[in-house]
Amino acid sequence: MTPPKNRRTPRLSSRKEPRQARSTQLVADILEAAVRVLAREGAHRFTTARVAETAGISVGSLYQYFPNKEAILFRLQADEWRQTGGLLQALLADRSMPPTGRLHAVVQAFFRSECEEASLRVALDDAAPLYRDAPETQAHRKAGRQRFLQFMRDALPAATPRERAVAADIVMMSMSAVGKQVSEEGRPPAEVDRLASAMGDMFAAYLDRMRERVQPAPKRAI
Amino acid sequence: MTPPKNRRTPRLSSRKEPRQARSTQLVADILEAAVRVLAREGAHRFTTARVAETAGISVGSLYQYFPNKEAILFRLQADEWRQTGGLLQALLADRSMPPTGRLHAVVQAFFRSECEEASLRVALDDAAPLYRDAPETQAHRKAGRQRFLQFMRDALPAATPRERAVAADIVMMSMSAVGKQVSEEGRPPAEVDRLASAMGDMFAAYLDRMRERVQPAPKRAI
Amino acid sequence: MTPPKNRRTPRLSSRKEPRQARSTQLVADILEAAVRVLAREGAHRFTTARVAETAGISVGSLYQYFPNKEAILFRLQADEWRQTGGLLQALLADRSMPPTGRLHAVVQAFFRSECEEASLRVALDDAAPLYRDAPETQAHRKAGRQRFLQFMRDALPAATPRERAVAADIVMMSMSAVGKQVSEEGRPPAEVDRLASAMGDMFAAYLDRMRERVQPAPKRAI
Amino acid sequence: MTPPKNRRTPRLSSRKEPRQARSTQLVADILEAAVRVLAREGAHRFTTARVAETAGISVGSLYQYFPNKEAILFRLQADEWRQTGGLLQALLADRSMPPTGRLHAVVQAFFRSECEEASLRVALDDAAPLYRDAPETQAHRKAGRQRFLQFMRDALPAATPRERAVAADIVMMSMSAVGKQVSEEGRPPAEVDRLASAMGDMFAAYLDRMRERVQPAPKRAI
DNA sequence: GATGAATGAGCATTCATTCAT
DNA sequence: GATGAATGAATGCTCATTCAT
Repeated sequence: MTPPKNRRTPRLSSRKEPRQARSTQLVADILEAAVRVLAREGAHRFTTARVAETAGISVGSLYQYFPNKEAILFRLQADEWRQTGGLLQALLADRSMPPTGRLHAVVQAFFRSECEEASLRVALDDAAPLYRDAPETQAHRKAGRQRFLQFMRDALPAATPRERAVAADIVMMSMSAVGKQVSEEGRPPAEVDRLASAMGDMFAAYLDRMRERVQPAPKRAI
Repeated sequence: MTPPKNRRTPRLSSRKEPRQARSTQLVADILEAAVRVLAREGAHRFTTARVAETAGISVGSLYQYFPNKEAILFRLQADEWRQTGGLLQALLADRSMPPTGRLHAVVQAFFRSECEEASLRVALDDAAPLYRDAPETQAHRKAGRQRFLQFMRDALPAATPRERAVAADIVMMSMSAVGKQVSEEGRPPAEVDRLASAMGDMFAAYLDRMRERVQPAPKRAI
Repeated sequence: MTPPKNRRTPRLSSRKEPRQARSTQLVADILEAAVRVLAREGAHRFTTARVAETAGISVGSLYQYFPNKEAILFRLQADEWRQTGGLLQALLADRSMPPTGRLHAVVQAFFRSECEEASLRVALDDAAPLYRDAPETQAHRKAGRQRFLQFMRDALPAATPRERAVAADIVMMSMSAVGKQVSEEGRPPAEVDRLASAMGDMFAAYLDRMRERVQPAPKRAI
Repeated sequence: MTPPKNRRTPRLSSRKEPRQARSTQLVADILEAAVRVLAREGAHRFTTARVAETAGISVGSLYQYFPNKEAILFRLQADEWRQTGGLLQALLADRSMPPTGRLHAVVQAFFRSECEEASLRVALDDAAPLYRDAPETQAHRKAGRQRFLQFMRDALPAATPRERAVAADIVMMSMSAVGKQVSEEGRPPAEVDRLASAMGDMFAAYLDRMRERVQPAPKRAI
């Protein structure tokens, strides 16, 4: 993909690391306000002025903590990623469950989490072009991949690294993309769970099949 | 999902049906110019003025054929959908191949098609908020679902309608979402094919598993 | 009143006098379409394109009979004036009735006529700036004044020309301005008649008073 | 009166209440510039850009104090109304004069006030369609009616409420409409005064006549 | 005569960001 | 540090009028 020309890739990290309680609180206020603006007005009405007003501060103050509009959105997304990432990590690495069980759990947790505050997530998604090319975004994707890669080492111990990489990619991308889509469509919770379950089944079938292929499976797999 | 307020859903269909050669050519010119603007400048610099200038016509003329900016983008997307839709339809309904074979073919074809003109597709995607809620977009999604539903009747003849619906949903959404993601990431063709193949395997494993469940499969499945 | 500078006073008379039946019909069609556009969309959406489309002809043809947009509006207004003018003339000059009776009749007729197709009249009024300064408009006003002046000769035979002129002005302007206002407010017919009646009374009282003043009124004045 | 469709009734009140001297000054500058633009170019060339430029500020600043173009015009008109309203109120309620005397004074004052800055008034009038339907406009009309209704209680104490309402309507509408017309025609001051005087006479004759009707007036009225 | 495509200046409004106070 | 007024480029869209066919 040739990236379009005139696309500036602005600084997204915070202008200053807020160490003092006051600053931390201010950043939190801004982010909370941003969430409200996004959910209330949609991505295309998300403006710094509105965020500042909602946060009860001045635009000037807002710009003291975020270098530009994109940075706010990115921070929101990053926090989101951090949370979800932690959740997925915990589930994927939980050796008390068999791999397929973990997958089921992960998909269900992810779908449910995506469907919370759906309108916010849709808005964040609409704003994605603003931060898509940021290095932090890439880092997030990489971290996700790592998590699934690690999981595949548990789930497909006999597979080659490349096989595992492909499986990790497929599972991760399917889950995240479909989760996003499901949240966007605003389906009812019961249906979301049904889809999550089906997707878990699909992943399980896929892993089983891979295991069969790799280790001829004298009697049966799993 | 509570929809954000101020989102208007404007008319997207063409202002006049161009019957004469001249008009048809003009519309084609506009669309071609739109593609170039989109690919060259990205969705966020896609303006009617730029499109008109690129097409070598006046804004006024542009507005004679498209009621608004969204309509141009939507038309681009619709043409895209029409093409891909036809392709998928042909493959999914091709009874000369077994269902799993068709799935493999479909995924590969879809991924490849998505990776052509990737930057255009990304830009179109970024513009999706502008036409997402249009009835035409819903119609497209519905048509896609129908195609896969029909396919599932071939592939899972013994399953209940609901099972088939869920399977169709999962497969369709996974494929389209991952295809989009893959195209966005700009992976090399070889890798794309590898992913397509893996995804085909995953779908195949899933359908096989469903068939086993449904018809206890005295001897073997498929 | 110093007239604003940049106000062009364009030609308002028809580009060609249509003598042939065909042309006459065309002009009639255009005018009828104009009325419909005006009433349907309001003055600020009155465009030549819309009129042409509503008339089922091309813009080009429209411009063959009217030099510009203003001319159409002016023509509408002029026709209107012609009609109402005839009506008023007939009533004001009707010697079979006493002057005050005529005034009552005139006011009632005028108010009723103003209230027909009120939305058209309002729209025409909104468009007045476009033709206000045209000589034809002045001519119309002058004709109206003449009519009332003539009437005053009947009603106030003993008054001086200047007194009559003032009385004519006052009566004419009150009637036309209030009529316009009443139509704009969309009052119910019964109320309109009541107002007309009251205004007729007012005019009658005024004329009586003037007569008393002028001819010392044998017994008592006032 | 069927109102035309697509007429939006936008917010007209100021975007922020200017408390600080600076802001107040800015608003004043904008209004003054607006007056100049209106008088200089006419209503149809009244644009926010021109106002801002004339005021020596940026469009953005203008929009910080007025939500839209209409609001500026409306504010001008409202200020106007406020002034004239106060004047009329004072005269109409002045019990040191007999009712007919007050009417004469009111008409003269109103006509004179209308003829000041006539070209501005005409322009404001031309712009009326932009704010005609606003609730504030209705409120103004209502206040005016109240003033005259109150006056009629003094002038026609024995009349029924309905009679008074009709008389108030007739007098108010005649005066305001004719005043507007007179100002628009740009007549010389002497003539304006003559008309005012005649109109005052007419109103006086009307009220006298009503009084006679109501209380058979044993000897003579007033 | 008729057509209707083409023009392009013009307009209202928004918004990210700065900087004097 | 905080404020918020000021900026002005940018955008989507309209419409009167012309003129080649």
